[in-house]
Amino acid sequence: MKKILIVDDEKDILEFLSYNLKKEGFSIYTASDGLEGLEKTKKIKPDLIIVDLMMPKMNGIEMCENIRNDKKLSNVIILFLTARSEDYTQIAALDSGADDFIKKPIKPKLLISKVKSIMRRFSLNKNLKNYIHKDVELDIEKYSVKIKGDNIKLARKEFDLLKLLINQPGKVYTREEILNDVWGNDIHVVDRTIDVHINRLRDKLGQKFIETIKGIGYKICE
Amino acid sequence: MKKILIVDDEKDILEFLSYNLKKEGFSIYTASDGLEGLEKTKKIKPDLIIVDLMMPKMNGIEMCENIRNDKKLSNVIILFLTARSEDYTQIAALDSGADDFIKKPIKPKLLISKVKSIMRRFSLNKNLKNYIHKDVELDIEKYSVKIKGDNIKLARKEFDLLKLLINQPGKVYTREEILNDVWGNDIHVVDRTIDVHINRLRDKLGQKFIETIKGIGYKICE
DNA sequence: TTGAATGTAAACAAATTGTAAACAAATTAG
DNA sequence: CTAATTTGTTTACAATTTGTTTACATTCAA
Repeated sequence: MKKILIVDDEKDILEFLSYNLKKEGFSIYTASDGLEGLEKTKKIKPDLIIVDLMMPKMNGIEMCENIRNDKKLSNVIILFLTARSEDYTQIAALDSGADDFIKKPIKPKLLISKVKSIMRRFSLNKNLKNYIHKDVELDIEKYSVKIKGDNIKLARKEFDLLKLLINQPGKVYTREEILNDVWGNDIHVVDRTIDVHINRLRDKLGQKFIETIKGIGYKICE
Repeated sequence: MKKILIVDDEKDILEFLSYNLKKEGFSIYTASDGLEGLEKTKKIKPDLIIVDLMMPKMNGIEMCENIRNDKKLSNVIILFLTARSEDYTQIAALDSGADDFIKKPIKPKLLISKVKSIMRRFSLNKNLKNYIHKDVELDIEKYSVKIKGDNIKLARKEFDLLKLLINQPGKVYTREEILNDVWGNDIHVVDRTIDVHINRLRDKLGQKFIETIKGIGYKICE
């Protein structure tokens, strides 16, 4: 039976979640702050953790980072409980290793379907995602890109760059963001290198797919 | 400094919360019913609102819904104060747009840690705000400006300048303020440069959008 | 009415990006 | 293992956009 650990400082929410998930046949464990959550994670090795972002002692992100840094625990699925108006993509950008998010206030039906679907997805295969925008289709697992169904060949850096930009079409990515994401923090290349790769992407994807925001960076046209 | 608006009909609670949050360096504003709260929200544009669920005139939920329906205010964080006896199941059913809940009786430590932690989370995406005023819509993340839904192109300085002014339509920004904010403290340009950029903004946004206050500066018409 | 402040066009300066080409590094094929 | 090929990076220079200043016209308030 699948084990779920719920970590929240509010007793109400713990009870609410426990009740709804028990009903679905999961075995439920609870903790009321990040520290306790971390300990129980190590002891119980749950399949999934639901954790509030905001907590005293150790907040959800810290706890998440701690878990992700422990190789033995790295396979656990983590769901964040977030305040309603927080931006998912931003939270994702923190890269603390969360797998998905549940917005407050929590609706039982949605919660359960989300938990089940993510369990199913992860039991099949870990994070493989495809992106489709306009005529461009990107398959992370196959490392392939299609335009109007036709395969085209991208070099690795070109692929990584496109993968970043296509994450959020319309959002402007600064050169700094791009460097951090595609090259990594500690690798140093001249930032004009980005322009060259953008140029090559444009040659392959068409000139109008990527837009320049002068003085800021690049974005994919919506 | 972060602004917090507290809305409650009980004077005791207002004082209690004010005292504890002021100590932490927030600027505190108060209102004693939902109507007043809504008005002050529009005027002050707080970063966070703490509002009692039960109040005369307009209750917390109505106020919350009003705020969420106003695009200009949609970025504010809302925390509900709830009575001890209200259980999460009921609150979950509400879905009026609150970000989180604080239960009475309020424990200062918990309150402060909760407020700080949520502020921290949100300040991470503080520059991802959108501004809407009249026909003009400004999306920071996308670095795009729309008039009546149509995209227009602004140069960087024009964008920054508009971003500043639209922050508080109606407020007059002096040349000094503008120079400090858009150009920075240590960059020196002749202040007539501002006029040129204002002029270009007017060309693009329409002549009536920005008003000159002779001898003082510029503002966006309300 | 008058003078200071602002509007505005034009000229110029500076910054940014596009792009081709050269070279270096990594990968693949033989 | 070596050569061939592909990929990644840097550089230089052209093209373009953006930013600043200036000069003169116009406006507004005292």
